Amino acid sequence: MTPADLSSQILHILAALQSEGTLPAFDLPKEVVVERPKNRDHGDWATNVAMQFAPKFGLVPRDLANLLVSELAKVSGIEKVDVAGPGFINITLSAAAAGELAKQIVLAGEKYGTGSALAGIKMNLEFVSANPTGPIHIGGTRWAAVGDSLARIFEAQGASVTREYYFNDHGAQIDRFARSLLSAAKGEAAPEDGYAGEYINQIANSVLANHPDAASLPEAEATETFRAHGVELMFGEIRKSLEDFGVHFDVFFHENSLYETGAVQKAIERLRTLGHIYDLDGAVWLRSTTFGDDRDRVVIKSDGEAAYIAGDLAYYLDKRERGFDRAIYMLGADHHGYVQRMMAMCAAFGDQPGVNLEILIGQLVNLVKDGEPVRMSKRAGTVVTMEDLVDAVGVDAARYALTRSSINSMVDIDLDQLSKKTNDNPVFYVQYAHARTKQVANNAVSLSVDDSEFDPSLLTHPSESDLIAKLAQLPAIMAHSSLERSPHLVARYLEEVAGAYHRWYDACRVTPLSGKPVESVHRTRLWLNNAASVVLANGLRVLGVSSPERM
RNA sequence: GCGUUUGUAGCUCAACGGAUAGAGCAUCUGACUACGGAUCAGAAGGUUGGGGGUUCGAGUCCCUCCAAGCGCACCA
Repeated sequence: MTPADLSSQILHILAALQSEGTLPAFDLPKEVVVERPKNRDHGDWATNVAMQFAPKFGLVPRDLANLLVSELAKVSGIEKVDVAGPGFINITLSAAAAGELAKQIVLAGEKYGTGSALAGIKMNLEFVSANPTGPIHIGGTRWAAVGDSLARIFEAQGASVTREYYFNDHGAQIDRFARSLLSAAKGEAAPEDGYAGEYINQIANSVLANHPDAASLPEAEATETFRAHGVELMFGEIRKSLEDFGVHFDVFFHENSLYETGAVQKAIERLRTLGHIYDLDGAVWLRSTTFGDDRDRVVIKSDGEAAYIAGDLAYYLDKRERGFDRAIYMLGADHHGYVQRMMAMCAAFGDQPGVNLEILIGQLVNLVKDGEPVRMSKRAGTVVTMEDLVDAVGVDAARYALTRSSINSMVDIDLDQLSKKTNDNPVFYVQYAHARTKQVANNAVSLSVDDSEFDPSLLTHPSESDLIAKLAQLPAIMAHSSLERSPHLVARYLEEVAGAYHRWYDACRVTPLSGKPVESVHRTRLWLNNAASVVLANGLRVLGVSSPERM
C-alpha cells in the first residue's frame, strides 16, 4: 500500500459516494495529496482532501473527513484512520500492507520510480550551447549537469528527449576568436576585443602544426583558416569534455547552417506572411510588441547583416518542423532578457508560449576564492573550466554539487575548498549508503540469508516503517521533479533515503549475530535492503552519478 | 527608472497553500573485539529581510518597503 494507492482509494470512495447520491457530483482530480506527516504521531500517511473539497461539496471539512474515514476504515491494510485538527485524515497501515512494497520495488528494479506523464511527448532540450570560443566554463558546467539530469527525468516519465547543443559558429564573436588565434600565431598580443589565455596559444599552435603557412597568408585568408580550423578544434574539445562529464548530446546544431540553407530567410518570410514583419529605416523588424515584448526587434540590420534573433527564429521553426512538441531552452540568468522576445516569437508563429516553447532561467555560478568573489574572464584567462572542476573533485561530486541546488539560486564554487574538503559533499553520504546496501547483500549471501521468504508483517521496527515510507515516495518525487523541472528535488530526496537507510541499518540486522539462526525476519529484511539499493541506484542514475558497490 | 531572480539556523541550502519550518557542514555530549564509524543516538541553534493583505491555514499567493545578483542595442 503506497501513497499513490491511498490516493486512488480515496478518489474511488469519493466517486462511490457521489454515484450513490451522498455527495453532489463534480469532476474529481486524477489524484489527491497523500503525504508523510512530519509528526509520526499523526500516522503513516495524511491527506488534506477533506479541507480541499469540503467547500465544493457544501460541507465543513470535518464532516467530509468523517464520511471518508468510515469508508477508509473498511479498506484492508489500513490499520487505523482518524480525523485530526481542521480536517486532516491520518492513516496508519499494517506492517504487512506497508512492507509489501519492498518486494514490488525489487521486482520492478530500474523501472521503479518511472511514470508515464510524458508518454508520447517529443521534447527538445537545449542546454549548455556555449560559444566555441573557449572551453566550457563553470557556468556552462552547471547547465550540463542540470540539463542532462532533467533530460533523464523527462525520459523516466516516458518522454522522447533530444539533447541539443546550439553551436554559435556564426557572427562577430567567432570573428574575434579567429583574429585572436591569428594574433597568437604571429606572436602578437591579443586584439583589444579578443580572447587571451593558454588555450588560445595551444589552438593556434595546433592549427599551425597542420597548416604551417596559415599565418603568412593574406589577412582575410589567414583569418578564415584560423576560424575554420580553430572552431573545429574547440568544438572537438568541448564535445570531449561533455562526454567525459557523462553528458551525451544527440544533436550539435550549427547556427551557421541556418544561414547556409536559407532557413533564416524562410522563417522571416513565414512571419512576413503572417503579418508580423515590417520594414523601417532600411532594417527588417519583428513586431514582437504585438505579443507582449517591450519593443519590436530588428531581425535584419540596415547594413544587411542578420541580427542574432534571426538565427533564433529559424532555429525555433526548425525544431518545430522536426516534430518536437516542446522546445525547452535552458539559459543563464544573464540571458533572461531574451525570454519576452522569444515568447513573442513563439506566439508570432502561432504557437503557444510556455507550452511549445519553454525557457528555464538558471542563476549564475559564482567563482569564490578565500571568501571573495572572483570575476571570471576569458580575456584575462581566469576562467574555471569544466575540466578544472572535474580535476578537483571528480565527475560524481561535481555533478551532484551542481544539481543539488535549485536553479533559481546562485551557487558559489571555491576550487581550493573543493579540492581539500571533498567529503562535505553529501554525494558521499548517498553513495556510501548505496555501497552499504551492496555489502550487506554480499554478507547475506555468505551467511546463507537468502530471499526465499518474504513476510512483510515482520517489518515492525519504527526505522523500517520510516524506510519503507521513504522508498514509497520515489515515484511521486520523480513526477514532481519532472513537472517542476527541478532535478534538485531528487538529490534532496536521496539524502533522506540514505539517512533512513543508515538509521535502519543501525537498528535492524539483515544477517543474524554469530551463532544465532537465520530466521524469516532476516530473509525479509534482505528484500528491504535490496529495495533501498534499487531506490538509491535509480535516483543516482537520473542525476548522472555513479552507484559504487564499494568506496 | 523598468524587468527578473534571490533573502529561511553560525555557514551552504530544502520545504505540491498544510499540523511543532527541516537536512548537511561547523559546535558540544555519547555509541564499535556486532552485516563498512564516509555511520548512528542526543544537545544547542529561527520573529523564514521589514510591514500590510487574501483564508480554516502563508516561508510559499497579492501589495509595499529594504538589500543583493542578473538583464534592459540595428552586440552576440
